[in-house]
Amino acid sequence: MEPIEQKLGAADIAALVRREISKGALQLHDRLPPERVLAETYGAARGTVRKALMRLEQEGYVEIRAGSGTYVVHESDGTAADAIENATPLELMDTRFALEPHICRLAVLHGRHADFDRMESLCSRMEECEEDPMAFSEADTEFHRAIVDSTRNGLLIWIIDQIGNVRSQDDWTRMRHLTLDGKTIRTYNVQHRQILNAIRTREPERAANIMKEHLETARLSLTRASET
Amino acid sequence: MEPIEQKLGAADIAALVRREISKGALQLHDRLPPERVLAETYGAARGTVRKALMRLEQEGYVEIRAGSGTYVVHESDGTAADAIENATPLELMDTRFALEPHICRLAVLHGRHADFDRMESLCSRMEECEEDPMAFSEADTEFHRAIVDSTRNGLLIWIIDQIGNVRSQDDWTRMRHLTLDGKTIRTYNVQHRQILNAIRTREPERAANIMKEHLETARLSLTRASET
DNA sequence: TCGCTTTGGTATATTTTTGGATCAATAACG
DNA sequence: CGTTATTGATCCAAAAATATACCAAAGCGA
Repeated sequence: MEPIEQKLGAADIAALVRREISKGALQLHDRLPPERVLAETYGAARGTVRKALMRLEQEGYVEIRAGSGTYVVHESDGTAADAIENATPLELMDTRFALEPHICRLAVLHGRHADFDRMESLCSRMEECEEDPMAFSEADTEFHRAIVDSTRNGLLIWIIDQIGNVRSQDDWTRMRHLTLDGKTIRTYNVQHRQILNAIRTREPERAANIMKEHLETARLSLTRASET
Repeated sequence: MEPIEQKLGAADIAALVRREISKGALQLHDRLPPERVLAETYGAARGTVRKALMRLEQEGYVEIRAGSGTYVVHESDGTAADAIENATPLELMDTRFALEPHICRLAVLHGRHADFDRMESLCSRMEECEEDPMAFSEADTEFHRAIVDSTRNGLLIWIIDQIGNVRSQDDWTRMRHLTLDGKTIRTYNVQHRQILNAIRTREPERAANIMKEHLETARLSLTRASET
């Protein structure tokens, strides 16, 4: 990255501050340190900092108010929406591939009967939807959410929730429905049942492995669809 | 770490309180401390606190009632900050446990030489920090970020980044440093080297397994610390 | 009900902080 | 060499923060 940092120019400082904002370290409405302080922390003269800030103001990142300070005027793109909506289908897939198998293990550890019953009823609903990709897709999202809910892990729930929200909208769905014929749905349903059973019988590794298999199936039909 | 802010202005105080509300520390219908108390706790004059509160009232966060007090009028939203900052250390740990082993596999697939060189230099930096938990912790966070960066998966990068940001602040760090003696750090460093080697030699499963082991070690010292 | 306390509301004079602007000296680069 | 960027210094005016005092509404207990 920056093994050697000698002199920071206006452009460098602008980049650093911009990054702080994007990262979320400086959030909306936050006031930046005074120019004189920034100058010292970055080891530059005040005039240089000033140029950097004026540039950021033109870019719409900050607002400079005389006598008051410099304020962040930019929804940090550290917001979930941004990171997730810009993700490609394959990136989403890889993320689910990372998360969901382990979520199955945690579901085995923390899940309760009520959770399993909810999954059960969702399985049934999905099995009634073999000819209705739209309804199936909805129930499918909810099934995966039910699994993560049973982990009682707020952070994981939130992440899966966000991913699910994206999955449910835009042209994504269009591509998805292309791959959802009756046969594929039946395959999914079998896998869902297997996952539920493995969780119910408290077999963490088996549940995780079937989930991997399930996601692998989904990934395959995804790549197959994108080749079309 | 971050730009130090000594003097708190009205905007700063507003931001702090706003964050307390978003985080859930101040819940709906809670009454804030009296202006005079807030003034003292934030080390500011009452007039300053007052401006901050009036601003928050305009933004719809609080309601000021003369003679009575200032009350929260705002449901904490489901933003990222919310989900992550409220996460317990163990929830964070489980999430990392889900993500990072698979991230190692992806790093094997997508990583390039430059990525590995960066990890290498971070390993060296960590090995120089065996007596400085603070510096080690920083480099450690950056090492894990370097791994996820090498996957080129924007979504995963974002998630790990967010988790890392939380890890780096508040009382979390305090607890963490309790467990970071020289011996623990040396153990981590060995594991880091092994992970890097496995990624370099393109052995996805080995990398993932060592990462699991690494996280298991971290989880153990975490639970050991929380029992104290 | 009465009266005291607590709480916010207002006003004002003063000091401090902050950005705005300018200029001569210096450094880096083609 | 000239161009450009950076520096460090100085002064200015707007904005904010402080300190103080007093007022009014709400709460609470006797």
